[in-house]
Amino acid sequence: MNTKTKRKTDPALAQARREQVLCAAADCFKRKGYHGAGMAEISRTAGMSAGHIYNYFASKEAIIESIIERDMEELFSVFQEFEDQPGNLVTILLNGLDSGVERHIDVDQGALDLEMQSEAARNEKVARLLRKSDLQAREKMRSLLVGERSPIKAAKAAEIDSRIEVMFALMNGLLMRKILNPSIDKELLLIAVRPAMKTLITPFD
Amino acid sequence: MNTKTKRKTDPALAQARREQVLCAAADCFKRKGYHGAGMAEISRTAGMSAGHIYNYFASKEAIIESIIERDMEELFSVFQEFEDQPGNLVTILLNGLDSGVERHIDVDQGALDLEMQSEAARNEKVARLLRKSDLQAREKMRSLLVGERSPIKAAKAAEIDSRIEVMFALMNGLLMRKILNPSIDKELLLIAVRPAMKTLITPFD
Amino acid sequence: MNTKTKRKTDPALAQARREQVLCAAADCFKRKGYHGAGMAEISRTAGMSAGHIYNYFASKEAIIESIIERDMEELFSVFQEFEDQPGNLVTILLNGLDSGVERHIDVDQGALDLEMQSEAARNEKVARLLRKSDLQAREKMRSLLVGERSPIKAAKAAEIDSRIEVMFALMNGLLMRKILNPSIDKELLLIAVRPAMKTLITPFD
Amino acid sequence: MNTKTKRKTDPALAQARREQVLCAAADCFKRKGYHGAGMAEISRTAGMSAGHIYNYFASKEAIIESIIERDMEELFSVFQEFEDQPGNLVTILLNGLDSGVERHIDVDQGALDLEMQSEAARNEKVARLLRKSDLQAREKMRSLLVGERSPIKAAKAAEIDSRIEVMFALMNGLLMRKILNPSIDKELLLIAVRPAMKTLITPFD
DNA sequence: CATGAATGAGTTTTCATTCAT
DNA sequence: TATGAATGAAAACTCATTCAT
Repeated sequence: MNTKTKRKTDPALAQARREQVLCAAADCFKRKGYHGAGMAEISRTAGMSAGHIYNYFASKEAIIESIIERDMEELFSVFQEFEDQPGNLVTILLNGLDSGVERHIDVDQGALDLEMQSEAARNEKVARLLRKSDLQAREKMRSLLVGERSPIKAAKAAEIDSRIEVMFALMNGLLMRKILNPSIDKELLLIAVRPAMKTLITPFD
Repeated sequence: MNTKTKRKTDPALAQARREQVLCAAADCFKRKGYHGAGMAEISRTAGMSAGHIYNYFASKEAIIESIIERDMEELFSVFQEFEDQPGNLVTILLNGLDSGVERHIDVDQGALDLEMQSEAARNEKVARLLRKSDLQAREKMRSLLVGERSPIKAAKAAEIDSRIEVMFALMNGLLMRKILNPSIDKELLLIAVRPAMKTLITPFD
Repeated sequence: MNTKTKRKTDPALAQARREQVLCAAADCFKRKGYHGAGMAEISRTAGMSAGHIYNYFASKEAIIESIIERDMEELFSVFQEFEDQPGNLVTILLNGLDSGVERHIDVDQGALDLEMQSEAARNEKVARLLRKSDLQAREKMRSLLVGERSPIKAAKAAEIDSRIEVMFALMNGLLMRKILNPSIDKELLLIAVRPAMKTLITPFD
Repeated sequence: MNTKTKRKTDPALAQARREQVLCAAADCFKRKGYHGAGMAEISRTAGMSAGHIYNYFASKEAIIESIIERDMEELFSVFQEFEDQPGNLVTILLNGLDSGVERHIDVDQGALDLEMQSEAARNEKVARLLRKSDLQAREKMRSLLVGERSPIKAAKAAEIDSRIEVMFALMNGLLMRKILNPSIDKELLLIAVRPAMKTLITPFD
């Protein structure tokens, strides 16, 4: 009664169904891994028949690709926040560490990231998507580091690149630490993360 | 005449066979991943029948577990080297970075590590092994950092722990960087890895 | 006002819808084969929903059965033409060969015929329909061959039957030839088809 | 004890298994059609697990391809017989008609032929095999018709080709006749087949 | 009348594992 | 000890058919 609401396919329903599948799949992948989770389990989790999923996704691969794309957008927004904040860059980034570390040691989301990373080593399509996402993140970071507010804006391009790589490596590596040593927590990590990151965003020597 | 060398299982031969399988499997897993490599391929690579492998390993899973154990020993020996070297600890560790970075951005071995890491998120046995290995590595490193030669030997336990976690995170994170950005190389990374590591093994402030 | 033209099923519309489906299905079957064409494609081609087709046909099988029935009527009309033409029977039939050969080496339609034929070998309903159609065709042909204008009207029944069977065999066999040797064309075939058919409609010896 | 009989794969067994599968598959295809017969049924008929079949054939398609190849060799031997027989060609071919007609109205084998023919209309690989087989048959026949003993050895190439095509069409068409009119038998058909074939292997006019 | 979302049994194929020899 | 033939359960995916709207 509210709108036209009747004739033809309802795109809102379709979108809802896609989300349903995406969430269910992400959940299954976290628990069982991409290869370990079958369409049967995903469909059960999503509350719809396996066959029906194929009305929304062309293949199991298409599902993980969609998950990656969804995550990409989220990642992007994190970096946008840094850019939008006023004031001293070092302060901004170091302040961001708190939530950054927290986000990176979330094993639940991390398990999925790891899974995608593993898949990328063997699946070119997945690799391409992940790299695209990563490229955007690096560019965002570079624009911060060479910006007016940056204490290292004068550094050579290679040095900037290296700093970015190592910052990212450090943060991403935290996930593995949490998996291998579940007893660590954010506060403990920050003790050393902060000085290390500071080194990475201020001039060497 | 003395040994007869035939009757009943020769334990040396059995061990050799196990090694054969382990090497073949590691090779296959690197190329195709744990799920991508089949027992058929492994047996072909190992030069023995698929059925026969089951005389030495209870399952495919048991194989990867053995590989992990084998890798543990290797990792252990790397740390032993640091300990055995004379002189200034900072110098030793920074000098070790060169080969350390190189080892950590070997995507072939790394892809397997990643897969094992992923597997750990859901396979308790694998997790336990990996953690045991990691624990040993951390202890080795701690013994270095609190040793006589260490510039931070006076630091609090939590700080030491944090430093170790972050060093490991950084190094392990390099693998992901290499996967997401294959164009990076050791030299580029070392530009920022060195200062960051130096920060992590010298007193803060 | 008189018909109200809406309430309850309009039989004319229903018939039109059936035709729509039949044409679409025949089209799809020619292009993809009976098994290769899905209800989804048929419904798309027919411009109606898949579900709706089931208001007119009980099953996919029912559709092909209807197609067969429709084709039967068409075939029938071909024979009617011969009967209606005046003059010498031999001339009429030989003149008809030109278009007859052409029709029989149309692989698109033919592929469907072949599939129906195959289906007949295991689907009794299809077999019955095809045989009914064939029986009518044979009877039409027999009435021509024993008619006043026929040069073999005096032949024994078995001989007439044999001639009809062989004529039909020859014409139907052309389709297989075209499939196995796509390079042949109507003109080439007519070189030998004409004398062979002439033999079959004139007294032996 | 008889031979070495032990070490390594026994190729005789493998061959036997292949035959087993081929026969079972041919049987199933006759009864249910290529698409209608599932691997499950084939494996049941062959008395081995579905999975095991894949040790001998790469796919279901590979099975039908092997069947075609097997049939090709058989067909070839039929033509060889004609060539090897001494005496008048017309007599030889007309004498061969008896068994030829019989072979062509064997609906059991024929159902399979039809199935393969149908498949060829949609499956290029199958089509290629069938055409290769057919080409050999045509060439064999041509060599007979242009040979020393042939009454039409002087005919133009196109005419020879046409005669061959029509002879083959006629014989292959008999199968369809038998399917559409199961009451016909060899004797009845021969009444008209013989004169028609005679026309096709003697000079026109 | 008409839709298309939803189902579930079915498809071919793969593969870790077992076992007679 | 060693083989590889054999299995069977699972995988991803398809599709004719049903049904609430």
